Amino acid sequence: MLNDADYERARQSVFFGTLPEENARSLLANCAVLNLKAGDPVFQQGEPATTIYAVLDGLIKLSIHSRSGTDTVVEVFHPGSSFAEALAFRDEPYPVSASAILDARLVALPNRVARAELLSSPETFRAVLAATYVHLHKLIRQVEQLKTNTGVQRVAHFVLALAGEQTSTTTVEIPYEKHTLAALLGIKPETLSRVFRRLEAHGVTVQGSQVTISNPSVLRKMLEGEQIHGQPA
Amino acid sequence: MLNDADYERARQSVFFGTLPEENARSLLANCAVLNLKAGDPVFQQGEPATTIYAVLDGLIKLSIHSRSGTDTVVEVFHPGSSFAEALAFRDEPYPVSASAILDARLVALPNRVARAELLSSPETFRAVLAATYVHLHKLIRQVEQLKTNTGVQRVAHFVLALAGEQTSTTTVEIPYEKHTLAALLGIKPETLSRVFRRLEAHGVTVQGSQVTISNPSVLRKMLEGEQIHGQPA
DNA sequence: CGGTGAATTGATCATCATCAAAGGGCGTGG
DNA sequence: CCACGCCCTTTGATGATGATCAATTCACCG
Repeated sequence: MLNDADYERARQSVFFGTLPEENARSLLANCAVLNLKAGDPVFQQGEPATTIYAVLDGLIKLSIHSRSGTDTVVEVFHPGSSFAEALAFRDEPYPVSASAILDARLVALPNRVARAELLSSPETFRAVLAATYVHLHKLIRQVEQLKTNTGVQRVAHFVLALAGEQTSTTTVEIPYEKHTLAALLGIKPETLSRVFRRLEAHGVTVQGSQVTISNPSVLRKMLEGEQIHGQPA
Repeated sequence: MLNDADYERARQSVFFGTLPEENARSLLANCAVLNLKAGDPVFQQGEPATTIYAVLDGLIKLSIHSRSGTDTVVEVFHPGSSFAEALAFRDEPYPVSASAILDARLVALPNRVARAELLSSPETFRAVLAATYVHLHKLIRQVEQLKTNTGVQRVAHFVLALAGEQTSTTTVEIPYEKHTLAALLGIKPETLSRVFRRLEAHGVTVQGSQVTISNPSVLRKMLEGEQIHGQPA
């Protein structure tokens, strides 16, 4: 059983948040909490899917192991996100692997329980669909980014996303190791390092995991301007 | 109302194919057939979603217009594919635009009808979910490809996919214009042209839209080998 | 025929990966 | 508590890959 804080956290996720309260309560009452240490696997690509997850604490990454050894990060989930919902009603293996980037706590909802709930409440379906669509939409935007933007642009976009709506000088923290960030952005760690160096010209300074953006709005404009050409003198 | 051939074609799609036959019949009875000429839009990014589609003939591309003018192709749908299912039960705008690449015929199922069907048959939900998951899965693989493979590898992968299981010399046809293919693969048309030139060394010759692969299995091996290093002498 | 847009080719530059080496932080064992 | 080692990160030098700009060829169509 979950405590109140954990319940609220789970309800922030698209899946548990879309459910009517009574369904959410009933499902979450049947959920175990998983405690993971950094690096621990949640599930492996190819395993039969058994569970829906929501992140309470820590960070979870989805990655794909290409046969050539390199593994690429598809997505990173923060507290208040759910994942692996789409497979709850399908008998298929996980198409990716999930593992903890930091020490993490997860809510684990067995597919069996979700399926049972479905019989009494079709709202469960709606929640799964809502969550799946959100993932789909994010992936579409990621594909677009990969096809149209350079590494510098993707990195700038990432730190701006961390900064949120800020318009004045901000310091944000990269919440995981840089080689993981590189794998998420689709570049090599060496390149990421050089990209940060290059962004110094645009008011971005990096010290360890701390990134300071001296002027977010200028950086934002740079992003849009750069697509057209270099940059007006 | 659809004729038998069109009905069968629609049933090949994940969405209409997952539905029990009676539901599929009932829904398709309420469907109009859209006739589009090459270039015609199906819907525009930002419009409120109103319809689920399935391709009967021709090809439909999903693309995103970035503000900088360049538009990137997210996916291309062949006859027997359905798309825009996920939004049927959500009041959101289309996140991408769809348009015909070739003259095309589409089945158009109004969301309103799908929602009504849902009341009598929750199976509709399952079909939407199945279709959405297939799209999700494809996008995951595309993201992986974009992050790990070079342009040459993506092009090689594409023509091999066209060739299917063939192991002997095959000629396949690129079903649309090359600048569209370039946008789909995330490279510029000029680069695509040069990539084809480069693939000649691996037994690929291009004449117009005809691509001949002299030895598919050799090309396949090249793909895997290349990830590790250049290529053994 | 002439025209229009796609496709190719060339030359050059920016971007990114690779290989190699050197710092730097952090934990374990002495 | 310090030293050592490990791994992440950075930096450098170089080569591969892809973009850009410009010019030309090609195919299709009025």
